[in-house]
Amino acid sequence: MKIASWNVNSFKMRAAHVKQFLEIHQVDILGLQELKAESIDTNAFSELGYHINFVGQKAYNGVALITRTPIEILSIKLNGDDHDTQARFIEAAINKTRIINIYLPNGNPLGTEKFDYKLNWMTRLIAHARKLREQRIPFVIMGDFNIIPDEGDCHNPKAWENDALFHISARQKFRELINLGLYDCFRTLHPTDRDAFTFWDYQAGAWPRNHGIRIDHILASPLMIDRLQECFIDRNPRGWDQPSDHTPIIAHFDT
DNA sequence: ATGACTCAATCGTTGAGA
Repeated sequence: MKIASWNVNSFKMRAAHVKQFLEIHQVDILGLQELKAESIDTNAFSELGYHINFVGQKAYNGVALITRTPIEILSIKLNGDDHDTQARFIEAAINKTRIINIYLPNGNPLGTEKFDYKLNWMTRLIAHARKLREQRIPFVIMGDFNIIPDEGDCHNPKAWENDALFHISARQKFRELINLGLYDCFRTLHPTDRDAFTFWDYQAGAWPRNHGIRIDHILASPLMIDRLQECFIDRNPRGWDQPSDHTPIIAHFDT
């Protein structure tokens, strides 16, 4: 089973890139983030044999699961706050595995309700993951986590010190999630790789200078990490014409 | 330099992203 995650920064603007990506990699499941649309064309990739499930929102957020086979969507919202209307979560069951695709809040600037929302959202995600762990359900959480886990996951750690993506309290929350017994697929297979990024700012020549950050992740429960064959970041789409500022991460699991 | 790009909503400009 091949899984990929990609923040496309507008589905409409990037539909052709997504199609190209599906043709190249033939993944079984592709999680998209930042659709930036209330609704999208669910037949966009039907010629390639893919189905689309999504949760949308006008102008902001939005996540989708694109799959070769029809899947059962279990939830389109993260438990723990009935007043939260932001489209950032979609969960599906495939065989006996749970697939979760998230767009975790950015949280900038620090010291605002936006950062509180991020931390609270992470607390809710941890609670949900804990429940799945207790139930011994194998699962994968992929998506744009908006978290730089460690110093080696950005070009210049100093520059990110006071940013919501690298702030110590957000990174603590991320470790709390990992410490439930989850594994960062990329780091598990590439423990010492540096300059392995998934996002480069559009500005200031960040891409040609490789001034990026690693914020898109695929986390696996123990039963899933045992099946992990490979995990890599495909840098190519970031170099395509009019690209997203993120590039996809791909994980390949046995069976 | 609270900049630089890009996108959505909307047609000049603002908010958000990270």
